[in-house]
Amino acid sequence: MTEVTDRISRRQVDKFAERRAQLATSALRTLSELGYARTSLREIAQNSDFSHGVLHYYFRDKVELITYCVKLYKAECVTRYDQIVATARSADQLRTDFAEALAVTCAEDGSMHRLWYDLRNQALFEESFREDVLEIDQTLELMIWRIVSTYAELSGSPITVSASTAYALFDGLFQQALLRHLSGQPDALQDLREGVDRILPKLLVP
Amino acid sequence: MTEVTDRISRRQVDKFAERRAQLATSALRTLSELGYARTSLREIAQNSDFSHGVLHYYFRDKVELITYCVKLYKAECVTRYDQIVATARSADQLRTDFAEALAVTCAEDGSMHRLWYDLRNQALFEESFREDVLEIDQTLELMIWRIVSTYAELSGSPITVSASTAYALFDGLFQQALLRHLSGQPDALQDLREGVDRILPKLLVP
DNA sequence: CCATTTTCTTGACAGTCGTCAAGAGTTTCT
DNA sequence: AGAAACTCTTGACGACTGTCAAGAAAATGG
Repeated sequence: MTEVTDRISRRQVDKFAERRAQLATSALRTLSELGYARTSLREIAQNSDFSHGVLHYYFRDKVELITYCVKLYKAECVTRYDQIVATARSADQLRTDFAEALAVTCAEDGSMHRLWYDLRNQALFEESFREDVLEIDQTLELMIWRIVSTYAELSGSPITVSASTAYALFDGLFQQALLRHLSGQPDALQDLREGVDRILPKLLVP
Repeated sequence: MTEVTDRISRRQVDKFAERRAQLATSALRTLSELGYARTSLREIAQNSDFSHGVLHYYFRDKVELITYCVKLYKAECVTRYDQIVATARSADQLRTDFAEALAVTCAEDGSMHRLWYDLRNQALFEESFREDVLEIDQTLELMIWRIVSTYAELSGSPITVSASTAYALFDGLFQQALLRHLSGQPDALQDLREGVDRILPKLLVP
């Protein structure tokens, strides 16, 4: 009996979690389109298959929805660049693949990443976002660190900067490229590739 | 006669411009406190000596006010770091002064700079902000470039990265430090100093 | 098949927003 | 001093926001 009710309640929980994820996906699409400042719950609902009232059935309030969205976005981001680490055979190849992956991400997932920067900026003002934002930032920093340390191994040379510094550098390059790319500057992506190509070797001892 | 009316009208224009600047200063204070998303015209007026209606006497609409604020902010930013360039005697001193200046800016003008990042992010979504944001970005890039090229001269070694790359790197370092500093991380500023100290020499040929 | 629970819609609420017009208050000019 | 121009306040408008409650619709239970 208990196992049956457990299975049922778990199924209900799963369904509940499933719909939460579905609604959060709609929310993410809307957010990446309009940005945090101009996204309303009604707009999110309109871009989903449901009415605006249902959002308060699955999320306590707007903050919980946005927070859940940020975490969902994180899950997508985490493992994206690990394939490059896994398949790299030489330092040069890793460097080129990494630069290319950043450029492709900038071009294809640009609107998703501008949302990430938007939310990270909100954390500078709203304390309630900070914990999740810092957690995602940490995850991204580790991802960059895996790239850099693998590059160092393949090069046979030790790293001279900290993980947070390395992350800050590539993040700065990417953010600038994103702004210029979205502004229609045609050489933004190429500049990003060249910047990464130039900087990565400088993080090791010569 | 014409010179009189000219003087009068110019005086009126000056008064007009003066009040615009005064209101924009109030607006900047409010914006840096609340961020773009949560700043309303009534809130701005409440933090000034006037009522909310006067904002539409001096600014056509909210976009014009914000745009004017961004430009006003730029004027404050431009010449801030040029003193470091002027007074630097050695490469090492310039490097230390620059790192220290960034740390002090992060600590003292943090809320102003989070506003800058907030507005730069809005430009990723609202096209109407892009022109001004890119112009300010260009100014900041040139400021960084003056630092780096002076450092290169004092070191007697050529630079190996472009101006935009150099700007992106230090901007990334600063932005990360700002987030961590506002989050109460005590070593954020020291990490910023060390990061700048480490990176600046790497932008030259060894 | 009916009762119960879960899910979703609808409509309303109190509040805030940007904007504007009407008219006071103030300064300036003749 | 009176007329004219400029400056600022007040109050209102329509639209939009997050939130919630009442109840319809659907799924699930015995």
